Amino acid sequence: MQYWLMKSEPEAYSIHDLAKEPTRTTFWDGVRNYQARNFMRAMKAGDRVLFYHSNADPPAVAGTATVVRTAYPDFTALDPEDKHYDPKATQDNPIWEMVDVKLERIFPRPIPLDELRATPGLKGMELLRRGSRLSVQPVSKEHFEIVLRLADKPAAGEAKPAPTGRTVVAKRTQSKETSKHRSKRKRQRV
DNA sequence: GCCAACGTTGGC
DNA sequence: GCCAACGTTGGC
Repeated sequence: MQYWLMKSEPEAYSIHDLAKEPTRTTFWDGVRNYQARNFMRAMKAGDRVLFYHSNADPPAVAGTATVVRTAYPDFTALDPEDKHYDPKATQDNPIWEMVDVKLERIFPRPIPLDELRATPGLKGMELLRRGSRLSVQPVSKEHFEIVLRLADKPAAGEAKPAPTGRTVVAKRTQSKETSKHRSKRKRQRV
């Protein structure tokens, strides 16, 4: 069993779009990076995937999916009308491939990128590397499980242990809407 | 909107 | 093979 993370801009295709598919399954088209493609080639049915919302506010892991079909040609590369058309791709040499993934679970709350960064156990995760742009990337089993645990915990800052030396009655939980998260940027791009 | 990081392209 | 120019990704 292998573990992966796949990015999608929610304005293009979100985990909620996946949930609306008749069989909660979609083909992961549009990957136009060789390294990312090679990772998809390595995927096996049953592998688990973190579904990440990039270019979102905030960027976050939104849930999980499983691989249900191994790599096959991404036909959108052959379609001149398609946004991800690649003139180098042909029937005989499609160049680009895709896999099918099926929604497993939408997290009760998305795990924002800054929380992932603040989680010591996730040190070294590819997603957190400065300048990381890979849209398909491997995730270690350990990191995958830590993310799952975060998903079922209250938002960061709400479950801190009491300060040492004395017991403290649970404080009113902090607003989840920190000013950072609230900061509104205009949507650009598709 | 800005820009750092990174991948690709093409001239040489 | 080198590398500058260019395009894209994606956080902020």
